Amino acid sequence: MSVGRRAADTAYETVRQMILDGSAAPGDRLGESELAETLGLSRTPVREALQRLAADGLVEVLPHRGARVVAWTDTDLTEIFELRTLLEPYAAARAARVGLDAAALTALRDLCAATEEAADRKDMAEVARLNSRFHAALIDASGNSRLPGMLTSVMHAPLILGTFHRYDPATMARSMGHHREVVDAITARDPEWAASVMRSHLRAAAATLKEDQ
Amino acid sequence: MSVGRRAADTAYETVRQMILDGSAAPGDRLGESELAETLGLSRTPVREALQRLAADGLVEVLPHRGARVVAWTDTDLTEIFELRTLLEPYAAARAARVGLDAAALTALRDLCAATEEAADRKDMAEVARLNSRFHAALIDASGNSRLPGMLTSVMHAPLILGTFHRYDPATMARSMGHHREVVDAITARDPEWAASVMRSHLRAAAATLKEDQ
DNA sequence: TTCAGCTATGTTGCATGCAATATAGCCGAG
DNA sequence: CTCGGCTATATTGCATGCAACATAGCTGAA
Repeated sequence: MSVGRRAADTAYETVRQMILDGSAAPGDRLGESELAETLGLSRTPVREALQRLAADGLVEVLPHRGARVVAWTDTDLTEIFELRTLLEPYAAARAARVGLDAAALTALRDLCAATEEAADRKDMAEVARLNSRFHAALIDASGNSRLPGMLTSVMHAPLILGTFHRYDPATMARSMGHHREVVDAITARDPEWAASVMRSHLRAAAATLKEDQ
Repeated sequence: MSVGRRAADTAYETVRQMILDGSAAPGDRLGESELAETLGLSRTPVREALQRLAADGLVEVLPHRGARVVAWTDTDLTEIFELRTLLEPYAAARAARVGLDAAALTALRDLCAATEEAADRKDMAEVARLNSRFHAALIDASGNSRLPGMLTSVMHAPLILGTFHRYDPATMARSMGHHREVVDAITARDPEWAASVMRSHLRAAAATLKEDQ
């Protein structure tokens, strides 16, 4: 993602971060004038940013009623995890089949290590961020240039809901183990293994989400 | 899709149709001022429409350089059909598992009949349109409300490239047969069957596209 | 002749002002 | 006391004007 030089890009990034880190909670209104004043811009670029966020599925705009941060229901959650269970194993398999260079594999392992370290520090916000980066990296590694765009709309869920806060240590450890195992499967160039682990990983996450809600 | 009452919606629909029916060819520039004058609007709603079309993957906007109709490469085609092969069988299976009411099944069969009739008349543009409507109806029937949005970006391909013009009668007949068979599988409430036929359908289409290009 | 640099032009990007619309609160009838 | 309708207000939607940027064409030197 290129850093936004245009005003609309900075508005997009800023509001996006506000939603992802929780300063704009689900259901909150996002007034154009209010945001414009806060950001020191006019309403035009803010409006464009809100449109793009709506396309990403982060906000919803109602005609003549403005934009709101989307509030996820549990059916949304189910739908999202079903689609991820479909697409991410495919991405992992593709990555394993095509193969990754040493630098990419090292980057993935570094992400694993950083996530584990953040988990030790109980910094769950950081865990969520790094987890998303890991999955995004894998999706990029699939080689299908359309996949990242397709999944943006469903990749925000764990960031917005503080999913990882509810993970007990054992579940968390298993999740990290899955990440490590996916990287090993890709290193071994075994698509079936990679897809299988990723499927388990997402099913486990969905189950954890379901049980405490 | 609700009919657009706002100016931005009419601009969106109009330009979208221009792209889908070929009056705006891949690679063509889409100037804001020019479109605004043509549509009798100002640049603001046109600009919003172009943003939305870019989110749909129908146009690409380059900073300070305006919007162009996307030109698909053959790798794009491969990527698109891989994703469709992943998602549409899932949609068909879901529809079969959940089950459709009589009205929905009749609507699907009517679409099949209309497509066959258009094929007899050699009206390939109409075939393309009806084919898209069939697939869209199936995706809607999956019950996953996020699937339609996810697939919009990849569902335009057969419309933009005049895919069906190249189909010989036998291939065309097989394609229609697949459609009929999917509906039968859903009627029989057999998810595996439905998914399998849909997979065959898309693989066959991809093969046909590949061979004459 | 060729190419670097500059300028002219057309386009997008942004700001602002006005019109249109939805909502909240109030008023009055039942 | 409750509910239907109206009005006031705040917000979005759209139009227009100006500024910023990218590109094409020209000029001039090597």
